[in-house]
Amino acid sequence: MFREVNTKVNFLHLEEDILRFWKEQGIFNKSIKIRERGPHYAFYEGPPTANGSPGVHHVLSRLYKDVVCRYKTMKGYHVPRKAGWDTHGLPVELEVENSLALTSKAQIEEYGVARFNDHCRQSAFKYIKEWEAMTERIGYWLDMEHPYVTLDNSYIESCWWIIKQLWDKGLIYQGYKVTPHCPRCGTSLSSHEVALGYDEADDPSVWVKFKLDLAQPGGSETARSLLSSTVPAYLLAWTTTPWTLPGNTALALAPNAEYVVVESNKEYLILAAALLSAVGLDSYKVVEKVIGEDLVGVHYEPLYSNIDIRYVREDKKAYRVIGGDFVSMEDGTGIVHIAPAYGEIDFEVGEREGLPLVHTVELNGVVTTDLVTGFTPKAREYIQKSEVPVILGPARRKVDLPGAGKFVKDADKDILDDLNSRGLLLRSERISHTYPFCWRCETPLLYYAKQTWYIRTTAIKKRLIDGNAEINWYPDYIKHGRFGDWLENNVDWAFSRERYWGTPLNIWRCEVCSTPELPTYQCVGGLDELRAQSSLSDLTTPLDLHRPYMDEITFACPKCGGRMQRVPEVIDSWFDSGAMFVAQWHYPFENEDKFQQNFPANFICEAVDQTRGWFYSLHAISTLLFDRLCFKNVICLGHVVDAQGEKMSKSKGNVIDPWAVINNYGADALRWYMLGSTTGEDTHRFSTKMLEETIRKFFLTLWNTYFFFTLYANIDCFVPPPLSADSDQPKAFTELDNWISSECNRLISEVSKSMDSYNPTSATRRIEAFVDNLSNWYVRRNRRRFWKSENDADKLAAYTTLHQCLVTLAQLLAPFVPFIAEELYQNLFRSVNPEARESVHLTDFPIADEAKINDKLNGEVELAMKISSLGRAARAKAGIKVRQPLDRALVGVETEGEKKALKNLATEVMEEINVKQLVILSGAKEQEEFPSNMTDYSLTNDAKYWVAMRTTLTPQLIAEGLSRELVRHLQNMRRNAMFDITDHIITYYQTKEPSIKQVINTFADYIKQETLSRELIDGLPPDGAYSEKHRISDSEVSLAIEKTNPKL
RNA sequence: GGGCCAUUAGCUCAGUUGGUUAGAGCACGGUCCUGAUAAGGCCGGGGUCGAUGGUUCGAAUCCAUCAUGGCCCA
Repeated sequence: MFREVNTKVNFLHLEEDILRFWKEQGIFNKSIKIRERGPHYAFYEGPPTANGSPGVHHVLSRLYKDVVCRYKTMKGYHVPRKAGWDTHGLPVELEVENSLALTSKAQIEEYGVARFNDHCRQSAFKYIKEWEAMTERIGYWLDMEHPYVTLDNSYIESCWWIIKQLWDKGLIYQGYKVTPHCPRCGTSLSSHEVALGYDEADDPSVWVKFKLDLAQPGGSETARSLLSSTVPAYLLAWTTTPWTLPGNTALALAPNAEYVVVESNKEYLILAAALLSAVGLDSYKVVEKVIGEDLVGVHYEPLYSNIDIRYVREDKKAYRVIGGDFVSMEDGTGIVHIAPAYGEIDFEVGEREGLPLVHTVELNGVVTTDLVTGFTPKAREYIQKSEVPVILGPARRKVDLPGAGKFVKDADKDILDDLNSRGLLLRSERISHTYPFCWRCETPLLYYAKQTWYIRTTAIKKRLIDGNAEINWYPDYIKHGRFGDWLENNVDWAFSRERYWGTPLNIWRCEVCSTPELPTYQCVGGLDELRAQSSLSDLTTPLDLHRPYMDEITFACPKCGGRMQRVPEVIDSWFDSGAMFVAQWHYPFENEDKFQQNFPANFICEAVDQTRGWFYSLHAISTLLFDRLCFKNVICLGHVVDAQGEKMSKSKGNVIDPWAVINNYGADALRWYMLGSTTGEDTHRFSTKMLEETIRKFFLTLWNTYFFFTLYANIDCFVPPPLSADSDQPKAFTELDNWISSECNRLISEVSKSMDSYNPTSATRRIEAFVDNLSNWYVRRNRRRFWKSENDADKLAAYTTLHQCLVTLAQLLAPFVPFIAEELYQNLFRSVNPEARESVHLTDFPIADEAKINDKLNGEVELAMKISSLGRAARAKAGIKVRQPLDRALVGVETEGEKKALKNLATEVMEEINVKQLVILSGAKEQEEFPSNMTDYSLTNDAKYWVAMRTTLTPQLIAEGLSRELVRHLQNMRRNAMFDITDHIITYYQTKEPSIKQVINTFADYIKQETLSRELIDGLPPDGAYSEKHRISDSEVSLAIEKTNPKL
């Protein structure tokens, strides 16, 4: 006997029971343990950032990971799944800053870094708890008892080891990076924060004149001869940030564009021809025309001659014209002012051209009098390596700049007044445009070149690209698209942060023998190495490798014996997570075997934003360290947005709490909906309305098929054949049995194929289609076989077939909807097979029996369905209900093969459309012969087939129709009276219409059989019988039913 | 500003290498069927396949440009 199934299922209780069962029996651990001898399948969990409660948009990637890992496990692979938590970084700090009402770095330091970081640690653990609860409830099997946590000392030590390896290879250097900097908070902002703070700003819009200096070499002969007149010539540039002008070291123009020289007030002005009218100079006389590249190399006079800047090389002087593909012809003058210290493009150009960096502004945003000239990393490298003398001026010097001592936005006016007084300002206006502000304090952000630590990823760029070619991306276009492009445009990784809560950068600097050009650094790659340093200050107990404790660790400089102090930076938390393939095992300090076994990963999966995040940091670190791939297969998912297509964000208030969904609909429903509704890589619209539809459409259909089976199987005491080998019991499989078996095996094969190509969406959609076929064709067409009274071979065949389909379904569904799959398996299979595996998740994924796949038969049944559908349409057209039998249908098909197929399944079609005779005509010849007097027929067709139903009703047909009408009423009454489906009854009827009495007499056997009536009595029912009055064929009929003694 | 993806019925989505009349589900109206079904069948309304060009005998499909949305990066 199967456990009785309730037709009204409560998925929430079901899931909670199964969660308990898994937990109590340790099914997850068993599922891994029993596969220990199987091939290893390495999976890496991308660590969620523990800085907020999980939303429903976080569920998606966890589902995909779970589905793939469960599938591989059932396929026989050994798939350990170590959880991981990303605990460092600015998001955690911001959360804590908010809770402590701290608003700047100064305040954090005042509050105390130790206390601050302690809060960060607590905050991370608080959210980890929430994530764990969600993970467990959605059925994501993950080893959360042994997670890797990025804040652990062991994890940090592994990161240090990696950094040391790179240090030793010369892949780490210190350089500049232009970052959006808040001068009030004293820190860089992440791009995400910058995006929060864009606003309309009213800024200067000025056209500045740079005087050509032909005394210096450079530029084409053409240009030089054209401009070597006595009239002074100026390059015209446009900017909205006058405060960056003292930092100018170059002008950029488009080499292929046409430039013109116009005459104005005995001066020549040079600008792009295309922008002449936009600048308002189209009324001026054009003296010359020249192509941009002819001007490249020409020098001009600095706006501030008192800035005596330093050059790297004689041939790489500043204040010259350079070519750039970034120069726009949309606005400005076609000549772009370059200040490498204050813009990202400016900086890149400066680096490429060897331009010096001139800082005229302090980090607090105040124009300085104490000028600092720096070098880009490449220039610095050149200085350090070169034996050729370089021109080096003083690093610092006092200068007198306009607006000195003022905040840059206030200094703008002084700078413009100064330029104007010297005749270097063509025009000055105001402009309203969007500009980034600090989202916390509304201070305008400054793009500012700051010292930053870099990893020289460009050194391995080719290996990164080569390695990418070996990775299987799902979807594949990411490989050459987003990820490939990113690698092609690789720049060195700026991996240091001037923050508090992160892995401290393990580089120490000598306070004594360091010079600005040649600092003395030492990188320490582990705790033992640290302890081995001479004159080491005490390590804290208990050991905490975070700030501020690590800031206090000093030791003696190996070069001069001076005191070495750690640099203040922490490392990018992307480095933390990208190091997980090493650091999760505390490799190389321990777990060599586990590291080797799990490297590289067979599978990882995250959302598309990780292409430049975790996917990249894994790939980069792995290539840097070992010159090897880090992962072989990667699913890259789209984002989850709300039902309106809007991004989920706290500020919009459209974030959906996964608990609200799970507590309403259950985890399986959420899983199936998220997996099936949208292809993985597409943007997922989340709508509870659609989720509800999923439940109705898929879960209830499946559940009712399951309910139907157990209901009748229990009545008939059906016992499925033993686990192995076909039983000897005689079975009489019908065409439809063979058909659904064929479909079932085809399903196995297709689901496996989809999953082998990492496509759960197509797998779930295929299963949905199968369940629909199973319920709405197989079960519906075969109901009679289940409820008929004889326990014969035919019935056994039906039970065996349906049982087999349901058990197979349970296994196929297991990776996707693990709860309901477990329910089906436990009740339908394990309960009757003592030797069965304890859980569906411990079974082997089904393997298709190719011999049972019959494509021909599948096509034939499809044809029968199509013809039935056309037949029903023909009836509807004529307004004849299906209950009314008709005597004849003509069917037109195309081929002889189709005719034969349809003949095979004629009984099914005839029953389905309730017709006595089916005449099948194939091909044009036969169809020509069919009767021309089609007036008696109702015809429907599609492109290939047609069906014509003869609508003529004989008294005999009408009587039969009436009998079915009666049966239907009686069946409904049985249900209304809450009779059990096995109850036998006595039926009473009263009517004045003799023809109805006649029908009852003629079809008495049929009515009795269908309604389990022992007798049909013409007369008054006894008291207590259930009765209803009906109108049948315009006559009133009183019907009543009464249970007989069931034991008779 | 650059890159990637998407755009097909009111909504959610299919649509294979270009090939008869572009499909399904939901929703809506009508109707039928039901002794598993909270289901199902049938009919109906509802589409310039985002727009414009191009290639082709033929384009939802291939190419170009543009628009809108999403994401990533500036």
